[in-house]
Amino acid sequence: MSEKPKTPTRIVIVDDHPMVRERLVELIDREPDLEVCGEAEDRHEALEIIASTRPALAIVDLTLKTTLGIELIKDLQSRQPEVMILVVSMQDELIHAERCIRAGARGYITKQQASRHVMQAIRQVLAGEIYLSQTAATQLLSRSTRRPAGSNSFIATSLLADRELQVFELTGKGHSTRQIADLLALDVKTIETYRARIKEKMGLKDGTELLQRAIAWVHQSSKQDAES
Amino acid sequence: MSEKPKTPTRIVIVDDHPMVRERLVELIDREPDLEVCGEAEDRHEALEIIASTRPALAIVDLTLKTTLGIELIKDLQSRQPEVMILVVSMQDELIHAERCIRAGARGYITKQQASRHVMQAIRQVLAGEIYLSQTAATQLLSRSTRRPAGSNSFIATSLLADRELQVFELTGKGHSTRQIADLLALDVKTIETYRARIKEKMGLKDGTELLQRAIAWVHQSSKQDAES
DNA sequence: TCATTTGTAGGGTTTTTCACCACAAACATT
DNA sequence: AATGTTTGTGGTGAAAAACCCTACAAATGA
Repeated sequence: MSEKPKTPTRIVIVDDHPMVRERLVELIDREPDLEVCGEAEDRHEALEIIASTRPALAIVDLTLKTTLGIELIKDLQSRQPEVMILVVSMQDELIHAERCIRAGARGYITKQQASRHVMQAIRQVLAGEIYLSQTAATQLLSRSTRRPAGSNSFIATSLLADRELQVFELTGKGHSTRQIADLLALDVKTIETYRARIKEKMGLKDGTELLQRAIAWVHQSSKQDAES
Repeated sequence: MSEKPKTPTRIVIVDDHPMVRERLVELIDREPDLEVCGEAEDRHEALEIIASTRPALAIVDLTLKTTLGIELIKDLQSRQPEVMILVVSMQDELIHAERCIRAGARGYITKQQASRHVMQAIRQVLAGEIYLSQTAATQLLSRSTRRPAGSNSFIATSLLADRELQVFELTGKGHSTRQIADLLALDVKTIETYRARIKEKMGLKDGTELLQRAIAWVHQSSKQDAES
């Protein structure tokens, strides 16, 4: 009821798939109170256009060609914290969703989801809430309930003891338990204990999750570190 | 000249990203002589709808979540060779392009490309030609000319059979043998065979080396930069 | 046509993983 | 100081996974 604001809410889209961008533009522009005020294909363009147009919301593809998206989120967060961020991702929710939210994104949705969910996500984020896709949400919850209420796991690598961290890192580089034992001159059994403790601390269900997390961690910490 | 056919050319779209599907539908349906006669999200749906609607062309996403697309291409080729196939892929992996064409696809285009290229690809394939995206084409050519230098080092993955490559890739993402088996709906034993063959072909000593190579491969092919 | 590759899987043996257990030194907390 | 928790180090034994070999039909290649 009553009149809506004369100026529509402005949104920037960052995605390197033209078809997805076009579709998003269409969906958004047909809402009378929303407006796409810019598009970008990569981090550079994105930062530029977001700086100049100062949108309320940026919809960001997680898997941009050049930069790993998460960095863009962090960048944006530090430069223009008032711009809300909705992440759109290809797949692989479990690991990335958590990170994105931690990095400051207000929502996380996958491209598998239908357009109506996209609009719902946009609305929800604009309303100041956090939007998570069903699967991602349940996974996040089931994990964080295992852990004491403290800062939920995420880069729980800070919770790891020195040796545990070493094992974690080597695991992420693809070393087997035995190799790690040899490298550190310890018994295989000891490494197994560390693995168990890592899983415990990080709330990982099995060795596979450990491996995936470790790979992802090595992956991202190799391309950028030294950042509070 | 002369009248165009009364019945438009029918096209089926197979992609698990609703937004991409929607955009494709829009692009196609606004051509008077083309028509989308069905959509599918996975292999099963795809086979069903293609069998029942018998389209002239199927536009297939390479990276469906479960079956890695190539399977679908082969299936389609053997069941309904008259249906032409245009592959739409996320990243332009030269290896995948080659495989798709080998498997019977008539065209290969990436989602990075603009809508006009998509339409061009559709037209070209319907006209009986092969369409390759610029990058894929040049890469394919340049690679095949300079290949005989037999440096096993860089992409030994070209030695791998389709299924082997799938397993390799999933392994590099940290999935266990069992998970891969489930994902591809195959027996664990089969995956084990593939692992053995990969090791054989790539000269890897044990599973650990396999894992490390696979991680490295996924790692670098995800941030793929033209090295030449 | 004949050999090889590819996709698929079973048997049986060797390793690894996992779920608990143990225990002392280091820390932390009261 | 006394007590509780983490950390570093290992052990047992059952369950799971990896490995090595074999098989075999269909597709491919020569």
